[in-house]
Amino acid sequence: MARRRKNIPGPTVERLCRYHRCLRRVARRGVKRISSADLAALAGVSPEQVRKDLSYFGSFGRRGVGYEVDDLVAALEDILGCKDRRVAIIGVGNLGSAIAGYLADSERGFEIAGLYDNDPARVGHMVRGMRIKHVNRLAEDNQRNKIDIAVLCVPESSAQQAAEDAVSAGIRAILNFAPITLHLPPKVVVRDADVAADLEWLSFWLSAH
Amino acid sequence: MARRRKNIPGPTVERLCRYHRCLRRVARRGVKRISSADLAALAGVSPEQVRKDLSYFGSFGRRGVGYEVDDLVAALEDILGCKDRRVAIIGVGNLGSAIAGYLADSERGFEIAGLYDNDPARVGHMVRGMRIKHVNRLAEDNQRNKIDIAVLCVPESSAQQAAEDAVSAGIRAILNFAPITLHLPPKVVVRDADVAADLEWLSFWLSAH
DNA sequence: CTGTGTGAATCAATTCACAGCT
DNA sequence: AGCTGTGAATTGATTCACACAG
Repeated sequence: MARRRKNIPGPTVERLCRYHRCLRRVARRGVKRISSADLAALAGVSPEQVRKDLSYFGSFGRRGVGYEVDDLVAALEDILGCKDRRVAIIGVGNLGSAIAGYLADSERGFEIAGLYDNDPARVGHMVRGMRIKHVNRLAEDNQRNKIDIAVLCVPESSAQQAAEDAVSAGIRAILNFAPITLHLPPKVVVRDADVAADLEWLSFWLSAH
Repeated sequence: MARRRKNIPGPTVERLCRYHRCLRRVARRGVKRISSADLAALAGVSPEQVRKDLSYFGSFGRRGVGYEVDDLVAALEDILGCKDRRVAIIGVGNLGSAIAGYLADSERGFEIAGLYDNDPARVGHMVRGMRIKHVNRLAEDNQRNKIDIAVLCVPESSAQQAAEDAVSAGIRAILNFAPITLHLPPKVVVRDADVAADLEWLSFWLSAH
């Protein structure tokens, strides 16, 4: 099982995250087994799509029966590699604090590795039981206790600099909330989460009726 | 020009938002003209891709010359239909406040139509100069002064309910920050912005080296 | 007889290659 | 000569249809 990583379609990865979310939800409701058709309905895709997406990585169900929910959740966490990932928040304003709170509660396998800011007025303050540290501590902290992902919650004007700081601290994955396209070495993987872009996307489909 | 809306690839729409962002940025730096190659480099795609994406909607450049930055920004705003859209924030905790602030500053064509919450402890409080109103005012406010998009910043447990409230108030586009797949009539367009899903996506590409 | 897993067929998106303005 | 715009070719993703296991 869990064959792995060769020409996986991008859209497949997006959907795997969604299946994971839906499955965790039904698992909490006590559901033990699920068919591709039911999972597909929850996720808003076709049943063939669910089966094809999973088939890139192995076979996780039983023919004529369906999938064991707990097993499939575990399989997806293995595929996505999202178990016990350590996440640093860079920029602890409203947005950074919100995300810290969100992750602390979410039980989705992410641990907060630290909160960082470069504003001396913020450094030393406590947010959700953690002390905000200066960004220049990133490299040292990463060396001592691996940081997997940096979440950039800084203003546009300091985003490129903060991203470069994260990269030179040895961090290789960035979730970027700033409305800017980061230019970084190709070994670094970046995902953009620009709210205004999301609103533009919605505007387009609104206009298209 | 601006041919419009027939079988536009989904990924094209994503990229148009990105081009818009890059162009606004260079426009602020005073750049007047740009080639598809330069815009492509900024956006991190190929030049042919830029030209093909634009060609679905018309022709906006001059052969042998390039694009007038201001004209192309205007064309994209027309295509995306994102000018003067009115956005309501539903759920005004840390995240909702952060987004309100973000939009108020962003100059990207979005106006805050109102801040709504169903927690009586929050209703009446001021955030960035606006009074938080109760969610049951949505329908009335929408009727008086059109709300185009609702941004859902409520906890998972109330997200489906809040989305239904927005829809019955007549809102047809939702940006959903709650980690849940909303089930709504097909006329409503939903975009998910689940942070944990973004982190899972990054985890996957990290594992894939 | 139900529901998975998967090659084959179809449909969609990207890249190529070049014609056509400036 | 330089750069856009766009059909044609190619590559990628989804859907179909059916073999196979319980």
